[in-house]
Amino acid sequence: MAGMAAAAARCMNAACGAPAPGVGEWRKGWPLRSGGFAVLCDKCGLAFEQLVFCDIFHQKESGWRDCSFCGKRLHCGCVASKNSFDLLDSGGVQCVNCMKNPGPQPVSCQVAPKLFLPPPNNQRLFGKSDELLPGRPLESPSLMLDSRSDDIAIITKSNHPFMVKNLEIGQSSNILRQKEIENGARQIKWEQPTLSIGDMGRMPFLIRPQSALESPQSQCTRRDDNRDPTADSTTSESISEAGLSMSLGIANNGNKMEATSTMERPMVSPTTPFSEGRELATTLSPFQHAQRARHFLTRPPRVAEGAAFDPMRDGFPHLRVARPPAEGRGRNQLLPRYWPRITDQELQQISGDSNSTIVPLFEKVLSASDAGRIGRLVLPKACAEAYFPPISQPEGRPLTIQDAKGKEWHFQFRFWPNNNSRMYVLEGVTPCIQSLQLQAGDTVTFSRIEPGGKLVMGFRKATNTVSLPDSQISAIATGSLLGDSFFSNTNENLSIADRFGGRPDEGSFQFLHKRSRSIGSKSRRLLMDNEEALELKLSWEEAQELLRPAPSAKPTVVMIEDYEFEEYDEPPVFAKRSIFTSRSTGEQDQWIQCDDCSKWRRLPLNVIIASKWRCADNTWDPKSCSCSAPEELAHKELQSILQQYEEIRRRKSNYFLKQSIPEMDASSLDALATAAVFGEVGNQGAASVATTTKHPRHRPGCTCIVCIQPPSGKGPKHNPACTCNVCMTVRRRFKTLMMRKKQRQSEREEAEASKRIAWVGRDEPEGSNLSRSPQTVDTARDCDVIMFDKADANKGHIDLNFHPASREEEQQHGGQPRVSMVSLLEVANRPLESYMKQNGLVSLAAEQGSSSGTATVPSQPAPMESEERPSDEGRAVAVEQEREPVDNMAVDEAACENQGNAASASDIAAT
DNA sequence: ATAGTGCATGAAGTG
DNA sequence: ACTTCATGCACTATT
Repeated sequence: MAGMAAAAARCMNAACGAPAPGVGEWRKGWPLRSGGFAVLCDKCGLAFEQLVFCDIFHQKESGWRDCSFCGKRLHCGCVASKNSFDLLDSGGVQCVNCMKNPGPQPVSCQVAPKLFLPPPNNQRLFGKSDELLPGRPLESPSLMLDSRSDDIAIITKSNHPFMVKNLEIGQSSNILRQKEIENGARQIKWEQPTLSIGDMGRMPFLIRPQSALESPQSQCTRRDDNRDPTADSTTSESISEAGLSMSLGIANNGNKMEATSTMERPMVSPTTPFSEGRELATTLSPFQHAQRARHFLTRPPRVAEGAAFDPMRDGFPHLRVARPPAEGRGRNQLLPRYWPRITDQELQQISGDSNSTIVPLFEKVLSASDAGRIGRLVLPKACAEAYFPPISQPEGRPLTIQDAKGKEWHFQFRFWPNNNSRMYVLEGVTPCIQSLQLQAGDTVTFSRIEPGGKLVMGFRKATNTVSLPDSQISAIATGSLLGDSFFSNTNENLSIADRFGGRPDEGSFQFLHKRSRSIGSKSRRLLMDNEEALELKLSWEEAQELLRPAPSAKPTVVMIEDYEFEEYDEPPVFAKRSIFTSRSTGEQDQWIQCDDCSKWRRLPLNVIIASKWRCADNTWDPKSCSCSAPEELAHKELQSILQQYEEIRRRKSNYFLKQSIPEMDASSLDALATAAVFGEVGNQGAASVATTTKHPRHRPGCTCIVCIQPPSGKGPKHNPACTCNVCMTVRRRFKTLMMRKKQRQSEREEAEASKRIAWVGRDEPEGSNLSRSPQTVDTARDCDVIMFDKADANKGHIDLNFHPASREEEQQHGGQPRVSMVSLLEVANRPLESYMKQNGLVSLAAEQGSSSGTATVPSQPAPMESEERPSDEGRAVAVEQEREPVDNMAVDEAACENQGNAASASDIAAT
């Protein structure tokens, strides 16, 4: 793409010829399978617009196009409108209405507005129209480019790709033959057999039924200079030949092509794919034809066995071309996705200096399971059967494959019966995968050394991938090219292939594309590329700034250690950065900056701006809804606010740094990211101890009981200072629970008080041998019920409200509970109180002190932290180990821990 | 508990 | 409707 831009210094539209814009603009685009061009939006950087060549130069700014059918004005500038039009193969656009209701002719379709003739054998040529018009000899092409391994473009001496336009109906040619090009230049020959209508489906170019090009009358001419021009009119050419998409070609190594140098380079040898294409056209099975049509694959050159194509010789040493499979059993059945895309330099690397020939066999993009630790690489059935030794037993046979460095790897090549078929796997690949540091998405290539038939494997690291909408992925995967800057390879551990010019291979994209629909969230994370990872290097603090509660979300306020926390059930939304200010009156304002004029505008407090915002979007303040409107804030005020804002940010940042782990290495960050993905963000301050991931929801370094205990259950117990997510959750939940309990108790107490009033004067039967006041009895009865219910309800669980003193009291009183409301309240309060004390918290304790001031029963001394754990460790361990899952056990754990281990293990177990 | 193994399942692709 | 293949899962072996 970038190369194309460099090569084409001027607009490819001959009528235009305008100088090309900066290369940078070109680098962010790619040709579309349906023709035209997709370019990243300069403004938003996210969207893309679909343009044809000339548009890049002339219509990009306006972004407005006319539907070729109805003339409707269409805005083609942004992703928002990308579904409202379609790009025609013939150039021009088509509105959505016309797509739905195809009419016979475009508005001005007596001639195809821009017609790009297909080069023979599916290679695409671009050139000035007049170069292909009758009477004009072809100019010597200066460069042939592989476009996504599929498309070939030719740049002429004048740097104009071939482009034919305004060919009148009736002009036709069924043979387009490469002719000798004079003046010492090489000659291109091509010849294309007349295609029947039925062949249309096999053409690699997307042909839209609505296209004028496909109208029966629409016939186009390709001029063969060697032919009698009259012949053109006598031979009817398949309309499919005329129905072409245009596409940019590019050297797929991703490097910029140097127009000056490439111009001088001999372009195409007589044995280039052009001539070979014929051969392929006849040798390819219908299956492959279909495949090619479907994938817009042009016939790749053959190497080794079909060594006619020599990229080195032809000036394309780095060309990564999907090579058709070498001879093998059933090779015709190989899907193009498995066609090796090995460059000649890679081949040379593999073969070394020897005279041996490398026969590329196939390649496979590693799936997650291939690259996983199972150590099984699923082999495409057809490939396995075609190129690997035949096996009749599921056990298969050992297979030794040499890598590019000459190291031999021993695998087990076997199969599993599967649905009356076989599933071939290469077992024992883990050492190899690990040694080569391959991951899902990387590509492994298999080749054969001739003579000898030794198997060799190479690999290609996946270059950076971009998470794009499906459509874009598709566009890239099927016929597009991206500049190297777009796909900069940051992986330093490049494979041979990448060292010679990495470019996202089709397989990688297919991997992404194919799985993107079905993979779950876990697998989706695999798609996260380095670029995204970089974006994730936004500090938490920064991210927090951008996160806002969902507008409809209503928070639940939870008090944690004197801080009010709002808990939301709904996920937050990303908002544009804004500044909140507070007036002396207490009123708060939100300020947001216009993306156009950078002026700060006041917004209502509750407004959340998701992305871009301009003054014109200011519907809340008509006076400030234009960029021309003055800023409400004086410059000084604004400066002051911004300074304060920065200061706050700095402070927060410092605080964050102090609070965070001193050295948070990459793995920790990764773990943190993982935690974030799974909603476990928070508490980044945990000290990194042993890196354990025993519990799936814990991050490495977690010191919670689950993570630090060996499987045997022996080992350290909870660290009271543990700040892991579980422990923090436990504490928070415990606190919330206790607060609620306290509240409930208060309510009950009130209710009891009113009951007592009603019962005044009533004789209370002495139903027990306990000496107590009637009130106490009634209360106790009530409490008995409560306690009983709880015990009943908590059978098999640890009773959070259990207090050993109460039980002792019970036992001292002959098994009869003797609990007053006040003591119950005290019981309810004590664990929280002791917890607070243990954790150096005072506020809630103080609050409780005042609220429980009516307590008549003296508090039991809080059990000491140092109090010994139960002697029966085995039972304790059993209890500990029963605390799964973590979320369910959280409260129990808290109860256990925060009651200060007062309850013995037997008590817990009994409970 | 963890690792390894073999089969089953289902999504995606294909005819 | 069929095939392919990525992956889940149950079962077994090993630590």
